[in-house]
Amino acid sequence: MLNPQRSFVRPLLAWHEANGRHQLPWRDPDRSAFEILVAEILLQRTTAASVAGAYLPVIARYPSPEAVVAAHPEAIERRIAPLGLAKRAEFICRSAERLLARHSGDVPHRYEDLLGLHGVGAYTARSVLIHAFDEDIAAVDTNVRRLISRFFDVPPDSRALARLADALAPSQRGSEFQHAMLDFAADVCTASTPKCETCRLMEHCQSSGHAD
DNA sequence: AACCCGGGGAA
DNA sequence: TTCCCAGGGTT
Repeated sequence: MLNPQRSFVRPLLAWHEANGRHQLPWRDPDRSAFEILVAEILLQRTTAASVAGAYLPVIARYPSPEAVVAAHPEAIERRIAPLGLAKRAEFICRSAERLLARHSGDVPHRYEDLLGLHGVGAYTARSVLIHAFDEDIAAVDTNVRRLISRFFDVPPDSRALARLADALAPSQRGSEFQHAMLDFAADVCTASTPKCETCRLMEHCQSSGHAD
């Protein structure tokens, strides 16, 4: 097969530049690491469109671990109630407490430290490293899993898929690449009835019937 | 490894 | 009504 940078990464980034969801509030480059962490927790199993409606009021009220700890947990739960999975309010509270107790109130840069936060698993930890700390790695969620599994014809749950995703992340553009995969999978390479007819990656997609 | 959480939008 | 969503915790 052709060089994945040429057949996959570059076309994907080009698509994203024109069609990406650049206006999503947690993608604002001025967001703090804590604000990004909160966004990633709220985005777990929850559509971006849904989170977009609740995010700004939440971080306006709770922009820091100090603000979260000072708040009533029920108040946070009320604000995120429309998103479902209400336990995430408690996750945010416990994570804020741990940031203050063990990390001077800062979001840690170490993967293992991030995993120590309640409600933060492999995906969320990687997302924080990518979007807050500019690491050129990938975070495999349901979208990325589906996209890479289809394009490269690799088993969805394989360990190889995660390593392949990391290897694809372009230097200095990890965050942009991650967003590109998420947006493309949400808009074109969808779970049901993907838009293969107009897909800009079709030429080399291993599931398209057009691939080499 | 299986199971649970959950509201909301789209098909 | 069913399917799906920037997963993770618990058992």
